[in-house]
Amino acid sequence: MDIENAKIPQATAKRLPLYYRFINNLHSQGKMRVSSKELSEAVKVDSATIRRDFSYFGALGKKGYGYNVEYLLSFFRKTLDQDETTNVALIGVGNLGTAFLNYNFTKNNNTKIQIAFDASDDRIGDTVGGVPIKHIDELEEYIDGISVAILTVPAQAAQGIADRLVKANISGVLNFTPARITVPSSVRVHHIDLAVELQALVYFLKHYPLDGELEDEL
Amino acid sequence: MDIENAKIPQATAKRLPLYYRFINNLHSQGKMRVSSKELSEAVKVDSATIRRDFSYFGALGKKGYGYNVEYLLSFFRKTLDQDETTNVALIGVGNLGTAFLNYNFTKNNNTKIQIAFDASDDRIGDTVGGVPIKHIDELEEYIDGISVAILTVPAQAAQGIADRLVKANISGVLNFTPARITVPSSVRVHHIDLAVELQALVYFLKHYPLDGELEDEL
DNA sequence: TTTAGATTGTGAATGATGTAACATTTCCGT
DNA sequence: ACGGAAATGTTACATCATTCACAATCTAAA
Repeated sequence: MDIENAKIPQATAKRLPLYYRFINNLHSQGKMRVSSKELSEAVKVDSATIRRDFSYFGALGKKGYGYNVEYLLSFFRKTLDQDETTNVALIGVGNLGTAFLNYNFTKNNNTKIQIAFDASDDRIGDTVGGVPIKHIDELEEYIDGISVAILTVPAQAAQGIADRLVKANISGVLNFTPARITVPSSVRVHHIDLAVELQALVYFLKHYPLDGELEDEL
Repeated sequence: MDIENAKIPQATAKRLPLYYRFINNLHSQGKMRVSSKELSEAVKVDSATIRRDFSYFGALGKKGYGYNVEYLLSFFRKTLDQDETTNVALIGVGNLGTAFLNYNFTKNNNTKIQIAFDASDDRIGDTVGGVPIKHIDELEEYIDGISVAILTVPAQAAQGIADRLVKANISGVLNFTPARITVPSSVRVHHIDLAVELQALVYFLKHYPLDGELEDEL
């Protein structure tokens, strides 16, 4: 919330978690220093872009030397609020939901899936990836202290559940359903539409020159 | 490949599948006409942006009237090469891979997952969502006629499999692993990194004003 | 047929992002 | 201690994308 961070471009903010993970890798490999050029090859982002991104946070590197891995790491840890974890709920324990629960989010991350909900009676009471599953009817009872929801339910259910999440004071939603949900402007929604991603890739392949293009961020 | 399509901005191209799906919805609801304003509310994209996007394809609408749903639909069907399906392979039938296989991609889409591969012996020979599963060792035998691969394998395996896919003449890869794979510039790669998406959402929540912002595309 | 109302398509303004290029500074071997 | 090599931080530019605002045009109803 400080003034400095308020000015960081969204495109940069989206790359921060990526940088963080690779810096973390370097650190566990015992590497002491890294240049923007090396980092560029690893994360597939132009080195000038990396330097620009880092510069929003001040002078993190040293000219002629590069960046100190340890320092970068501790800086990113602090900046990405690594220590203060955000509590997440997952709604819809289907295939996609299960994938998320099994994904090891606690490692190197500032987020933790605390609880999951599902409509099918079979799964209630189980834990998947260490996360307990409750019935969706009990959403309001258990959602206290949760600020972000991952929505992996069938498309028809999306808006209804979104409404309940809003009432329960959620701050952000990661929406994996094809439905575009409507929420108050105080709630942030990111849409990730798997079918659209695949179709867009196919469209690019058919209509854009294949050669000399760098691969894209999503 | 025609000259007209070559000039369409990438940002627009990414929205086309989204438009297509919603126009399809309208059509099955029996709606005859639609304005950019209505469409805007449904897909959460500014109405001027929608009009601009459509205008790259010529004058699809009529002033004072809006767009004819039937006409729009047939136009998008043609433009997105709805009739000529792209064959897709899925590598890695874990939770995330299974989610993809069960997702109904044949409905309203120009893509079809023809075959899946996995390293675990248990699943070989099964079909999931109508898609047969082969062993990853047999990749090269079965990949003929496949132009796109969905990569849902563990991160360590990603680069090795990418190399094999490139040798097998793949055109595009949808990479769901955290690894950033290296491929020749003739191959298009889109990265979708679930952990990064979640972290980025959390970062935005903590550092950007909550109110008055429109929700984001991913 | 005329008119009021609606909505497109687009020129122009604005904003956001990416990248080339280089002066500046630091490192490090001799 | 010095000079060359290296790599940052940033200025300037180029590109891409979004949005405003409105003339042009159409519909539909009286």
